[in-house]
Amino acid sequence: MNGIIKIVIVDDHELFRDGLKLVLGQIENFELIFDTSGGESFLEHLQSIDPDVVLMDINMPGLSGIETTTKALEIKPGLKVIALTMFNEDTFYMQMIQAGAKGFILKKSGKYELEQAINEVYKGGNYFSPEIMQRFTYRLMHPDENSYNSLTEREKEVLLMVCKGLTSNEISERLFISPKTVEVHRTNIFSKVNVRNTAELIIWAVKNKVYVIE
Amino acid sequence: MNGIIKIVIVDDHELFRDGLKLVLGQIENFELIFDTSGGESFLEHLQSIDPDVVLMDINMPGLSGIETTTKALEIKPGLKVIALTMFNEDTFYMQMIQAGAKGFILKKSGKYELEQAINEVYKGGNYFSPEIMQRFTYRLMHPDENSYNSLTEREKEVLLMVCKGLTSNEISERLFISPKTVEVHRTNIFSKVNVRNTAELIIWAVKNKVYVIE
DNA sequence: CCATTATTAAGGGTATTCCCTTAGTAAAAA
DNA sequence: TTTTTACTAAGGGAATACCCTTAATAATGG
Repeated sequence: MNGIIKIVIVDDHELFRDGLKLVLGQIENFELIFDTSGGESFLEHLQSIDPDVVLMDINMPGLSGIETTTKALEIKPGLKVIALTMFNEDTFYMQMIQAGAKGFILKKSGKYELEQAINEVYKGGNYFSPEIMQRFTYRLMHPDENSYNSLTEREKEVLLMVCKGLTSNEISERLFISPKTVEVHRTNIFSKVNVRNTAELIIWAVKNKVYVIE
Repeated sequence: MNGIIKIVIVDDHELFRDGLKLVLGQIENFELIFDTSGGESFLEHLQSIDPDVVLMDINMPGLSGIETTTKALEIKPGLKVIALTMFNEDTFYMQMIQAGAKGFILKKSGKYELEQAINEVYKGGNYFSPEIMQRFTYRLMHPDENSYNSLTEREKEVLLMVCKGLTSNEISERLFISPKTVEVHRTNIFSKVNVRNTAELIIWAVKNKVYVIE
């Protein structure tokens, strides 16, 4: 007989969190033991709580889901993290995996998928939403059409922000680096994917399913 | 004595919908009578159901929240719609108001705000999330400067070329006009659709189905 | 006829992008 | 250990984008 699976939610969307709480409450064997809006408070409480599975939003103000996951796994290496993602956060998938996430589900996924993911990851497996698998496979099938793979992690991060319309200054503030460094990344991205300017970069990103405008 | 407020949810994020369902269930006087993932199915069922308040996601595949709201109000002019929005879907706010939405709440808002919004709109009032009010004020001053339709023919022509990644110089050569004139068009387009730079313009154009990438 | 709008254009200024070079540090790979 | 890669940063410069202003012309609409 399986024991209770202790779950934690880290997500800055309060309404979503409230709802998810209730969804989890409906499933037997699941018990929500803690929920919070930010990575900082999660890490603080990680000492005193002992979750089996953490549902972690990727995009959060302050500590991102990636940073939070990395730090959480330094503290508790056995921790199982499932990333909760919207859809157009392609550039973060790999980073989230490297950070140690064991699963990915979309917020537009259903209750059943959530249940499946939690159970699978709890048992030590992995779970990836079909939609996400689809994107992964696309890249694996088209390795060279996709110079995306040649981008470094930092470049992918900058790429996403450029695609959102942020200027180099704004990006530098968010990444806590010099604007000049951001420009270097920009230029390197341009030459790697072979475009001339920001406009063409966005078009390239959308064409190659690296960025989704929804 | 207040009656029961009959609520409908239209949102393509199933998990969010499931959760919201349960959140609403906790509040007395609220009764969820229908929920669906798309505008099409909502409109089909609108004949047979009689909701007091509709919680409508703005960004949905297929019929958008704006289109759905417009059509729903043609069918039932008294319908009260509250827009549910995720992030900075700035370009849609005015359209949603023009479509007839009576309220706006962010998905990162809390349960209490949701309750307040529903009660307020039910009573015939309006409710706008503080975060949104802030962004609104500008647009309320410039009511009809926000849609594609406000662009002149020449501006639409320039917009298309900008979206293809052409520089002002390149555009001027193709249209046989001065680069300075192209810049004027660019600037005017920016202020009409309320974006800050070319990157944001492309995002706006794709979001508003004004330009399609491949 | 007058007012408004669309289109054109220029001047002038600031901001940003784009492109080049050099260079230090840290981590990973050979 | 040496080499390579990633990330950082700076200086400098040319091009482009961005944001004002003013203004002429032609067409449209009240």
